[in-house]
Amino acid sequence: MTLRTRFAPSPTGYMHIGNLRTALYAYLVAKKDPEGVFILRIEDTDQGRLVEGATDIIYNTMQQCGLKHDEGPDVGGDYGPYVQSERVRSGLYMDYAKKLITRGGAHYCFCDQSVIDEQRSKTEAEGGSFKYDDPCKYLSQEEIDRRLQAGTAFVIRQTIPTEGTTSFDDEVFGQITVDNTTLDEQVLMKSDGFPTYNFANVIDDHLMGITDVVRGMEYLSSTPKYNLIYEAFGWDIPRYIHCPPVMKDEHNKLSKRNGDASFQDLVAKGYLPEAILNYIALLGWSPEEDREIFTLDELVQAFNVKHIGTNGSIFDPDKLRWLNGMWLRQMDLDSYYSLVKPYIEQAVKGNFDGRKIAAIVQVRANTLNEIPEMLGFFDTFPSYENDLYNNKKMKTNPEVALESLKACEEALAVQEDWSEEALHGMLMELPAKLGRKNGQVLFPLRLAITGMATTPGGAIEIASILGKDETLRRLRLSIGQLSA
RNA sequence: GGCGCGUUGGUGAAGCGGCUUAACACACUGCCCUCUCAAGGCAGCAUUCACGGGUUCGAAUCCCGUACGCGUCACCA
Repeated sequence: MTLRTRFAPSPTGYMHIGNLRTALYAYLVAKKDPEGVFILRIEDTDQGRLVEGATDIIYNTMQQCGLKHDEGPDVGGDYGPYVQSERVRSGLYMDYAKKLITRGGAHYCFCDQSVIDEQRSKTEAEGGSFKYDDPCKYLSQEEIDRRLQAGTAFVIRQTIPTEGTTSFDDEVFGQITVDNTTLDEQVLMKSDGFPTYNFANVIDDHLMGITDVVRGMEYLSSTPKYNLIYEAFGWDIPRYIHCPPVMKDEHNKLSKRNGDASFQDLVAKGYLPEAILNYIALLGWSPEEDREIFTLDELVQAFNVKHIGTNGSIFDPDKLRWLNGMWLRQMDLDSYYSLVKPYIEQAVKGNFDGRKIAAIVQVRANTLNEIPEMLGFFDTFPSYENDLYNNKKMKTNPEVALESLKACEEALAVQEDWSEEALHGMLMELPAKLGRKNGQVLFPLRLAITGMATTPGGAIEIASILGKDETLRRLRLSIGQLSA
């Protein structure tokens, strides 16, 4: 039997990090097997919660991440349709629900919802634990037929055995056992003819041949109920892989409601999809090898369900930044340059070599968005205080700086080759000639041509990028400022 | 409240009864490198694994209890 997993999101808004991680794990579990199949199924049985455009966000996110599904609404497959609302129309869920009734796993319920709600709130107010004992369970077949005939509104509820226990093995949490008496007789088919998530999910997982169910651990406590349905139908129960939550902090899950970053927010903030995916893979799962940088393909190789943890993990933006920086730094210059070109151009309009700028920025930027803000000094030479020349570690002060700068000006004025290598060779000789340390010459120079206390790159790199005219112009301005 | 699950440093975590005086990584601190900032290198950072009992020659690792946290008890998914 081929290994099949599915990612089954509801199109209700943005793609959250926790959700994406579930998708990733489902993908990895499938792809770990060379024959494994990864399916995308849209669960839109709650017509009231649909958000326009949400399905596209799902497609786009999956695509940007490289989580390519083998079957799904947009790519087809032999088990379609892959959108639940389309399946509803075929009457499929209702048919299975009726079949379940004949097998004793469910029953019609004609109770008014408000009556149940009233009972519930009353019991709960008294501090008791409410469990609906549906009188409809005891209706005679004639009575049921009579009401159905009369067109009475109904739902179909699951029928739970009144005694015994149900247990199952979860790949992450191990064996779980619960008393059947604690299980709720939940609604399977709503009065509008739509199945509830619980029912549609079980039916579709079975019909689509899902062998491994990967989902959040919030479903752990309802899994026994699902298993009872599988058993009533006589179907094979899938392998379960419940994943612990991704937390915002000790107490709260990461969620859109708290305004926490979604995948697209992170991309907009300058994080690479590859880095985001790499990072979230590490939230709740740990590799056997001692390394942390993984491409998707490498993740497929390294992934192992046995190493998924059981406790929730807090999303750490600092570590994501670091990882993103690692991804950025390991790119070859050509790819890096084409990636960051727009960010550089956003800050630098002047006629400078973008590629060289990319090179000095590559080792310093952890996110794309921080690039423009490091580059402002290229276009405008900012005004600065002479006090900046006082630097203890560099052993410089305005006097030393002025002397060094004059020597630089003299040497640079006659320099023809403005390549970084040439400038390096030439400028590195100056300190010795002046009887100064490197920092006493180059630190003031860098400051003199950038006006910034810190810059991405040193005096030589920046001078080379600025070019002869601009370097000398700024240098002379600075000498003037220092001489005044 | 019932039921289920969880609890190793600020964070992600390794650990599966002796090899642990608890890996590795982020963050933090210090040093080195160095023309600033980064990057890189090195070092430091839990004598202790929520707490209390027990089993054992030996426990972070097994068992029980307590505390705390999370989840779930919808015609939401």
